[in-house]
Formats: sequence, structure tokens, C-alpha cells
Amino acid sequence: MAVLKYSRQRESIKEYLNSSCEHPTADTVYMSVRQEYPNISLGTVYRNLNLLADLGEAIKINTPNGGVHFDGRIEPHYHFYCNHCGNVIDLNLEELNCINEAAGKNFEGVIESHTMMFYGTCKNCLKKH
Amino acid sequence: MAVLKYSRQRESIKEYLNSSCEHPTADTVYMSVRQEYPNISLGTVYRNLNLLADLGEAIKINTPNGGVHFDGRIEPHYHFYCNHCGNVIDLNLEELNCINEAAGKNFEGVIESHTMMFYGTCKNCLKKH
DNA sequence: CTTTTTGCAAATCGTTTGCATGGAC
DNA sequence: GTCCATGCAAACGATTTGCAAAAAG
Repeated sequence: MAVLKYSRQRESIKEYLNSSCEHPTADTVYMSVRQEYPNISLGTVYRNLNLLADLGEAIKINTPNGGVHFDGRIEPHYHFYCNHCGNVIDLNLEELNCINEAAGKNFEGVIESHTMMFYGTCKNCLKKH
Repeated sequence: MAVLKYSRQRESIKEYLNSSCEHPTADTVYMSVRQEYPNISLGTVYRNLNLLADLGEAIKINTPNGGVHFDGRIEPHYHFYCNHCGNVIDLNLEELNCINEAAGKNFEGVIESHTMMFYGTCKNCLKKH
């Protein structure tokens, strides 16, 4: 890969990702960063989000409806997906590495990591019933 | 939802999904069912796979590269995704429902289920190194 | 005869890419 | 001056949809 050069757009994307506790989609990031850089293009947002994910400075989260969310919090943690509103919420469960070992017992391959996604109804959607 | 009518195409898709131990993509299903019904269209395959998933007779699996795989095995189980070849493999780990409870402890919402995806190198890809 | 399903093709949606221009170094 | 990043618009691939014809009930 080529040598990385500074760009204000990338910096702004990074900053938004780190400051926000949401798990924005590319489009949400676009909307937000556009307030600071009105000319930024969606392509640039995608390029940078993917770059950050490749560098390990962000995480891609696939949701069951096919949408992709991004997370600036890179230390391993789990997510909750609300079946009603589609939001992604952090779950404060310490990583259960023992799960990798348990899963690998009868498995002829190498397990390096795992992700877990929980489903249900979030706090807000509970109220609306 | 309207009343369901029989269709040979849907039956064939179901049968393929249940007999195969792969986790095919819509396109793989299409390729296979086309041998029996050469005129079947990809749209019909998608319609039926989604219908089966809605009825709970199949499961949709999202992989990190954005691809969607289908699984005819509906009893809860976990999956392994090979980072090298992209195949999805079943993991014979009994479902850890205690995980749902553990995760729900400090969480103000309702957790109904969870999925887990393991990542690493599969048996076949291990050989090729 | 009515309702569902199909095949086909066009439409859609999120994402990626090619290219000329602008900015970093 | 060189190389990387951007904005824009076009291209892309997977999936969905509208519609008229075929099949099921």
C-alpha cells in the first residue's frame, strides 16, 4: 500500500467516528461530515471508511437487513441490534475468549476470532408498546 | 400474508437447501435448481429464499464481505467463516443461551437471541500453505 | 374464476471505480 | 515535481419490483 498522506476530510471522518457513540452508516457519516466540508463526496466517505477499517482503526458491522455500520471503538466488544428500529448498540460484556477455544474443540481449522450479535428490542422501542 | 400455493420451483429450492450441507448463496441455489428447471429465473429464487426465511424455514447468513448465504438448517447453531476462501461452515457448539442472560445483565432492553460468527482459516485453506 | 407464482426485464440501492483536478510533502 | 486524495459521475453487482402470462386451487 502507498504512503498515507494527511487529509482534512479523513481526519473529520475519524473524529466523528470516535466522538459519536452511535454506529453510523456511511450515509450518516456523510451527512455529518458534510456540515464541516459541504463539498465532500460520498465516494470519499466510503474510501476513507474502508481505509480506516483496513488499517484497523474502525470496525465494519453487518446487520441482518444488509446494512453496514461503522464503529470507531476498536477494542473487542459485542453489539445489540434492535429488530424494531435497526439501531446498533454496544454491549458491555467482556470478551469471552474461552468461546473460541470451546468452539475449536471438534473443529479441524484455526479459529482466530469471533463476533457476536444480539437481537431483541431496545429500550426506546420497548416504550413504544 | 396471503394463502400459500404450491410451486414446484419452491419445492426444489427447499429440497436443495435441506439436502445440501453447504451454505449456498442465492446464485448457487439458482445454478443448482436450474438443472431441474432450466427456465427458473433468479428473481424467483430470491423471492422464494426470502419467503422461506420469513416463514422461518431457512436462515440468512450475512458474511463480512457483504455476501448473503442461506441455510436450511434452522435449529440454532453457529457458523465459521473462512477468511481465505469465504466458505461458511457449521460449528457443532451447543447453543449457549446463558450468553443471552449474561449479556442482558446491564442492558435496558430485551435480548431475544444472538448469533455468533467465528473467523479463521478452514481445514482446506490450512493445507494450501 | 380467483389468487398466487412465475419469467422476464427494468429499476433500485448501496457501494466502487476511473479520471481529471487539487492538496500534501 | 511527485504522489496521494478528492469530487464528480458513471459503472457495478446484488437484490427487488412491475407486469403480463401460467399454474394452483
